[in-house]
Amino acid sequence: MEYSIGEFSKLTGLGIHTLRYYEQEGLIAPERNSGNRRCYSDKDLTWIAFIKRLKDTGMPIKEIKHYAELRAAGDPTLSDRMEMLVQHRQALNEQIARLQEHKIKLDEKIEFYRNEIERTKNNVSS
Amino acid sequence: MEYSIGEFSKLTGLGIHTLRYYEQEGLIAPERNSGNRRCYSDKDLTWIAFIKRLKDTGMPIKEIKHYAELRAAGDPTLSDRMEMLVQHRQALNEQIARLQEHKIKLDEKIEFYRNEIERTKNNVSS
DNA sequence: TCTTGACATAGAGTTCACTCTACATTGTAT
DNA sequence: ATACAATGTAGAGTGAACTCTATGTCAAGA
Repeated sequence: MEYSIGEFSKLTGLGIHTLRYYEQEGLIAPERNSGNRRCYSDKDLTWIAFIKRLKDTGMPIKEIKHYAELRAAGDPTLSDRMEMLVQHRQALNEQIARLQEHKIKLDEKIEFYRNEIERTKNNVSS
Repeated sequence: MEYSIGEFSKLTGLGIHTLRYYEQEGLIAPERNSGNRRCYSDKDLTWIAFIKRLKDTGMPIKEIKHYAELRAAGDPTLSDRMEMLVQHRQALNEQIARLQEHKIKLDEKIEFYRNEIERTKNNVSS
């Protein structure tokens, strides 16, 4: 299947402007039809899904662009790309660990508030 | 203990400019000494640590500012603050869940690359 | 034929969170 | 007393990632 930018925007949840911006930044390179309109494919769909994953895990656009360039260069860059992903996984693991630490502290803080609120209630009624 | 902005900057790891910016944005309100210099306390130190936690877990400055205002208003806002933190914990839990999902997919992708690289090696030698 | 709506490009504008510059003032060591 | 390092304010600049505006093209329906 092929999609116009409007259809593709709905499928991906990314705005039309954002899709053009991503193209300009070298993240994606859709085909063009006779009238110079963008023609997104199902491959583009899975590729955008992966881009979103990289973005959501904190990879900057510049780095995704680099990955996209390697990808466009085909098989000879397979191990470079894997290397990038292994590095990124490392960062992701650290990020998750940090957030879990923060979660514990936040739970403690909430527990502290619960006690404080109980305490102030008692003060009011005494 | 009390600290000048320079000392406080080193203790917190935040730049002097950033500290002044945080003050301007209403996140923190250090005392001033005779000569109008900022005078940070140990309380400010634990408060900044908490601000960093909120920031690292994705809370925007505006929202932290709101929390800071409630905090400055004292005990009557205890439950409002707790409510904010409970909400934020919810968001944090979702964030962690998303990242763990992403991590699984990334692991799969890396595994896929490992196989692809193996395959292309074989092609070369055949 | 005419109008409308989706699409095209180029470039400007926005928001966030800093980060830096210019210039004035103050505290401290010699 | 003087030099100089740290601090003060006000405001400009930065980089990331969009987001929007202006203007133009083109295919399809009334």
